[in-house]
Amino acid sequence: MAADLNERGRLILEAIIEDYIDSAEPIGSRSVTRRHQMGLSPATVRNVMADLEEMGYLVSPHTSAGRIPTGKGYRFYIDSLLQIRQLTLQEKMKLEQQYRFKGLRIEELLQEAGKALSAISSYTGIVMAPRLATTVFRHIEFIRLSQGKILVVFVSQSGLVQNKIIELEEPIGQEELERITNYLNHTLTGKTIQEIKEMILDEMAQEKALYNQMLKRALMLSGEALKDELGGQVFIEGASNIMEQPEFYDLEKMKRLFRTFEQKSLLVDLLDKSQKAEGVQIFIGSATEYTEIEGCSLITSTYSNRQGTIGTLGVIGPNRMPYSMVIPIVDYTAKLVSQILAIESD
Amino acid sequence: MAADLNERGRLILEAIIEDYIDSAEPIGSRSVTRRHQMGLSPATVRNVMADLEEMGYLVSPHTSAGRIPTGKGYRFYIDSLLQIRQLTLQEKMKLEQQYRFKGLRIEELLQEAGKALSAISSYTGIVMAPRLATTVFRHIEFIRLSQGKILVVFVSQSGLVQNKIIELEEPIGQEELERITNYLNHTLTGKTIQEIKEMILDEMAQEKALYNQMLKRALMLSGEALKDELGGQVFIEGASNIMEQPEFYDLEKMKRLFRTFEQKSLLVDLLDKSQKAEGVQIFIGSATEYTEIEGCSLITSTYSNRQGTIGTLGVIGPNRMPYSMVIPIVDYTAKLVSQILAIESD
DNA sequence: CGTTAGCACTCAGCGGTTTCGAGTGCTAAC
DNA sequence: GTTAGCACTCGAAACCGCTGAGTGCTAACG
Repeated sequence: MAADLNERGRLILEAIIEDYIDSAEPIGSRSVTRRHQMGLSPATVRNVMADLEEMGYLVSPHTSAGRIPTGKGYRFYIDSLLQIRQLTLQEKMKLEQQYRFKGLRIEELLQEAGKALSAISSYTGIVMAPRLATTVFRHIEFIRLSQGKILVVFVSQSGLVQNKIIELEEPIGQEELERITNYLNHTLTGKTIQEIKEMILDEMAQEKALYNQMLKRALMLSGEALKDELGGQVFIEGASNIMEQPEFYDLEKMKRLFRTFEQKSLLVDLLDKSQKAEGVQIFIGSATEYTEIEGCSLITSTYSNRQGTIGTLGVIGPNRMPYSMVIPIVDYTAKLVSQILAIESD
Repeated sequence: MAADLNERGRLILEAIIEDYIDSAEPIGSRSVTRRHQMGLSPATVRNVMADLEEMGYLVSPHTSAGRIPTGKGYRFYIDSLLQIRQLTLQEKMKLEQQYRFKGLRIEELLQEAGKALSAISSYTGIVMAPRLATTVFRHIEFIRLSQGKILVVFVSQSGLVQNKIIELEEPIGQEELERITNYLNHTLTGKTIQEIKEMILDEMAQEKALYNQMLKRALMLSGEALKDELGGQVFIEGASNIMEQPEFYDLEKMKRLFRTFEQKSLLVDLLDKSQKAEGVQIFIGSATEYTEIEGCSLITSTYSNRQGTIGTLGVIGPNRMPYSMVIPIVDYTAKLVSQILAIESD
């Protein structure tokens, strides 16, 4: 793909995209030569631009306007042209300050991270909390709410608290519940949820469960408690920031975007995908791919604790984003969060 | 206030407000006579309208347009003119269906309520979760995260789970923590948080705490755990619904509103106020009062459990709302939620 | 042969003018 | 007290022509 683009073509494409990123207006051949003196006449640039359009990197909104980058254009820019800036010490400090409160719960920490992302990028911050399945067991508590209704509170090694209500067919006594609680807390500590699920299936299959009433109940309860995936909670912070962007003066686009924010399912999908890869990922919502967020890009990175990657965070904004700036912000935030999580789970 | 308004004036005011509610356009004298044949000529209506404007119930956006209601106009309409519709069986069922899932945690229940409100009113649903201080103690659990860092999980009678991290100066052993947990769970069950806070202060003042190390620690821990008010969590659902309303085609207004949604503090204030009163409350955001939500109204009602009022929920939409429709929706939703909470805390 | 100057053409956006119509207030007659 | 009539106001929409940024094409240039 890059082969059919010579040095000059790249230079001009880069110039156009960068100019467009900070003007939000279609870029014409003259303004390219004016702002970046590259010893070429507008006419020459024009020819190159026509080629770039042919190749799909640019489009013109109408005949007598300049050109703007396509999704493919941004993609190429990001993959091959972009020079990523280092954050200044000041910026780093600003990001760090956000977390200097003591005793943040993990949800609060993540929410703060979202706010920091949105405040510093001036786009929208987005953070996906760890899924239950990726966490390590620390503590479980069963609290009887009523006949046959039990509140389970589950705490992971990293301090993530999740709770859920389970319903029983046959009632269960207070003492038995306590015995089960103790049993589970002793047996399961330190195991991952994945391991525990497998263990439960194993034990269930074995004979001894048939004869040990308590064990049977314990397996049943813990199985029930861990059954439905609770995770994938998404925090979106600073959505209104995005309303400042000129591309969203179009009400229809904005409505669609906000609906997507509310629904969250598309975002969860994207964040899940990005979680599978290492490092900073960039999705570009074009008219063909991810139409719901057409015109938007999503820059994400993963954060982790001692056990490995547990979640994803990032920034969502218009395609026309200062990537060289936002990418390191996302990257650094992810690292900060990971670092804090590592310390906290001492 | 009503005294200076005769029967005819009221009739015309009502007609104008209702027409405006479903057209969103300034209402002129002719259209009043056309739609509501009341045996009056436009000229007469014009005179009355001039009077209504004088009295502050109406304004005209400019000389040659019709008139629209002011905040005062809506206020009077709601207080004196409005006929509240009964919900149809169908509507009631639709509202009820939303909660027929089993085993909802209280947060989920409230969130569902918000969604129901927004879906059925087609405005924005808003729900404030119970504050810690209004709940009744059921269970507390301390989990050591690290040296000097303890996760407290607190469960209220109604199944509300809140957790927070507290930091200790001097480390505390696992056994002592367990003893404290048992002690607190035995002593505090059934008391309101308010009572507990007072109790702690009392005991602290008394001498015996000085000599009983465990008791001292227990008081300190529980005091710390209940210290900062965690509550006032607000769920906002269907914010994007409001973008459909013609009054928010004005981008600036919309931005302001969404910022208010994000900040939440104003909403918490309003909801708190409304929680002090009984029944359905209506706030009208006019240019003078509550400027941040200028042009918006907030319809709220309170929900309760066995112990009494614990929270507030409602709908936020443009002033120009079909109140006769939305009020019973809010009312019924609040009742449904209270009912479910009463059943759940059996 | 790539580059550039020149030129005719396109078209969105802007500002000004006009027209239209809904609505008003006032006055005089019923 | 009510109504018909009338002159007036003013926003919205339609229309118009201009401007200027931008284009593609062609022919000349080094």
